[in-house]
Amino acid sequence: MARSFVLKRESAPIPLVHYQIPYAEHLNPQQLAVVEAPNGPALVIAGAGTGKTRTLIYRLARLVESGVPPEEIVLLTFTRRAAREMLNRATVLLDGRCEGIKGGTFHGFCLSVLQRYAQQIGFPVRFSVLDAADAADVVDLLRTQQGFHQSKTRFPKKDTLYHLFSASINRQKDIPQLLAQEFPQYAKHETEILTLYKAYDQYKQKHGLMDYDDLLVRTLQLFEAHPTIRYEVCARIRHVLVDEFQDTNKLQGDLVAAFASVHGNVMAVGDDAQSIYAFRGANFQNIMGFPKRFAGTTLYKLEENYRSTPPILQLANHVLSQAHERYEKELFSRRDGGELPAIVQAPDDRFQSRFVCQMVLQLREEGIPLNEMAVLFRNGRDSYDLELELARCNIPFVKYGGLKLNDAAHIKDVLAHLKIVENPLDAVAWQRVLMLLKGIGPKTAQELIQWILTTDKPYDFDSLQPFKKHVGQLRSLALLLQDLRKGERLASSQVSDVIHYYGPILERVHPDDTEKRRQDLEHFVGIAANFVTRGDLLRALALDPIERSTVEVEAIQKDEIPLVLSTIHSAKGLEYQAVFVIQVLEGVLPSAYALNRRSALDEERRLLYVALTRAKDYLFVSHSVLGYQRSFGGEYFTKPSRFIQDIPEHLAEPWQLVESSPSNNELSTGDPYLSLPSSS
DNA sequence: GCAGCGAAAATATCT
DNA sequence: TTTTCGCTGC
Repeated sequence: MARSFVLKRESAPIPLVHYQIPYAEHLNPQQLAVVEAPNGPALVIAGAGTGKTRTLIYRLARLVESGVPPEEIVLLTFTRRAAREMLNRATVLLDGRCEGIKGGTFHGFCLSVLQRYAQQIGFPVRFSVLDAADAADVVDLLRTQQGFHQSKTRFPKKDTLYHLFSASINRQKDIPQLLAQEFPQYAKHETEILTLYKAYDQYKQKHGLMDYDDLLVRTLQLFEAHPTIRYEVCARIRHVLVDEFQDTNKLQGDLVAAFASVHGNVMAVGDDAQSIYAFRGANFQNIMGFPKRFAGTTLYKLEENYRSTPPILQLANHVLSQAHERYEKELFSRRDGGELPAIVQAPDDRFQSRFVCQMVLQLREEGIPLNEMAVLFRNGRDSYDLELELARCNIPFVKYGGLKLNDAAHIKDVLAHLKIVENPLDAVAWQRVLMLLKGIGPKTAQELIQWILTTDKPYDFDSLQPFKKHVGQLRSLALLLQDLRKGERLASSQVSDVIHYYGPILERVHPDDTEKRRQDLEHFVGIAANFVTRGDLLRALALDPIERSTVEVEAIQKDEIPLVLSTIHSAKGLEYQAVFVIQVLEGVLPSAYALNRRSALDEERRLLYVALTRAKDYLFVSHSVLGYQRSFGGEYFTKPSRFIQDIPEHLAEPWQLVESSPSNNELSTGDPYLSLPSSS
C-alpha cells in the first residue's frame, strides 16, 4: 500500500523506498514485524519491558521514511510526558523529519479539534477548560444555589458530586446505578443529584465551559452532528497510533474508531496485565474487542522482556499470578543474573525514609545516576516523610503525581483573573476574583455577576449604581482587566501584571505565609514564559498542571539531575535501573477503597505489578510496622500488603531494618553481609 | 451580608 | 495538613 501511494505522488516509477535506518539490525523479529506492518488495523499486545516504546518510535520513523507526511500521523498517549518523550526520540532517530508528527493525550488532541469547531456545537471560540477543581467549584456553586446544602440529612460534597458525574460519563453508567453501588448513603438524594447533574451540564453550555470529560464527549458529538467535519478532520489522520490501549475507555475507543474512519490505519498497543485505570472507566475489553471492531486486524505480540533481570520478573510474575482473574502471560527475561529483589521491613516510616536515602546514596556511589532511580508509591502523600528526609540529605528530587501547584489557592486566584479576560462568561472565575475584594462575599459577588453576564461591557464597572460601596476596588480591578484585554500581549507579562495587582490581596488573605506563596507566583511567571498567548497558557495548564515539587527542587539544587519520585500511575511506561516501592501496606496498596471488590483488588495487584516491572536491575519493596498519622500526631500499626505476604524466599530476600547501634543513627539490614553507608 | 474564629471532618490513582 | 461548617459580632 505504501509503495503504490509513493508511485501515485511521484510520476517517475520508484521501485523501492530506500530506508535510512537499518530496522532489522535494531529490532528483534517480532518488533520488526510491527514496524513493517502494512496499512490497515493492527493490534500489538506487548508485555512490560518488551520494547513497546522503542517499537512505536521506530514505527513512526518507518512511516515517515515510507513517505507518509509527518503531520498526518497522530500518536495518542496517556500523558503529555510520554508523548513528548516519544516524539523527541523519534525526531532524533530520523534527523528531525519526525518533528511534525502530532502527539498528545486524547484530551489534548480533542481540544485542538474543538478549538477549531467549537462554534458548530454552540460553544464560544474561546471556551474555557475546567480542571477537576474548577469543575467541582461549578458544582458547588449550583449546589448552593439550589439550596441542597441545607438539606437535613447530609448532602454529598462538591468533590463527591463531580466524581460521581465524571464516573457516570467515563464508565457509561447512570447515576442511580452508581449511587447504589458506591454511595448508598446518598441514595435518598437521588432526585436532587440528578437535578444538579442536569443543571451542571446546562451551566457549562451557557457559560462556555468544558470539563475534561466534555473534551471527549463534545468531540464525539461534533463528529456525529457534522459528518463533514468528521471527514475533514479524520482525512488528515492517515495513521493513528494509540499507546496504552488497555487503559482507554469506551469514549476513547469510539474516538479511535472515528479518527481511523477515513483511512483505516490504526495501530493500538497495549497489555491487559497493566490495566490500571478501570476506576476511570478503562476497559481492557477494548483490546479484546479490537479485532471485532476493526475488521481485518493483524495481531502482533511482543513477549521478550529486555528490561528487567530474571529475579525481578519472577517476582512480578508471582505477584500477578495470584490475581483472581488469572493471566496466562508469563514474561521471560532475555537478561542473565541479577540480584534478588528485597522485601524491606522498617520499624516505622522514618526508618523507611532513611533506608531509601541511604540506599540511593550508596547506589549513586556505585555509579547509578539519580535520575535512573525512582521511588514509587500508591498515593501522592505516601512520600511526604521521604521528601523531608531527602531534603535533609541534600538529595535533589522531582515528584510526579499528587498535588499540583495549580491547586494552591494563590495560583488559582491569579489564574482566575486571566480566565475572566479570556472568557467573560466564566462565572466561577468571576466569583473567585470578586470575593477577593474586601467587603464582597458570596451574595454581592452573585449580584455583580448577574450584571456582568448581561452587559456588553463586562470590564467597565463605573456605571454600577447599586455597588457604590465597592466602586474604588472595582475600578482598579477594571483597570487591570481592560489592560490585559488590550492587544496581544505575551502571557508572562500578563501574569506579571496580575501578580502586581494581586500582591496586596495576597498579604491580606495569607498573612502567615505570604513569602512562600510569593515565590510560587514568581516561579509561575517563569512557566508562563513558555507560552505565547494567554489562551495557550490557560488551556495547557488545565490539561497539564504544574507539579508542585518542581518548585522546591529548584530551590534545593539546580545542578544535579534529580531522583524521581512518582505515583505508580504516573510512572507508567517508564523504566529505571533501581526502583523502590514504598508503603506497600494493607489499606494503601491495596487501597482501602478496593478491599471489598474483587475486580478492584485485582487492579491494585496489577498496579503493584506495574511498579515492580519498572525496575531494570535493583528492586526494593518496603513497608513499615508503625505509621505516623499526620492528621493528629497519633501512631498506628500497619500490616504489610497481602500482595507481599508469603513470598517464597527464592523470589525475594526479606530484610529487617534495625538501628545498628543505639548511639548513632546508622541503619543496618540485620544481615552481616549487607552494609549500608552511614548518613553523613 | 461579611469576616473571623475555632471545631470538625476528610483524606486516591489521572486527564 | 487542609478544607469546610457553623457560630458570633460588626
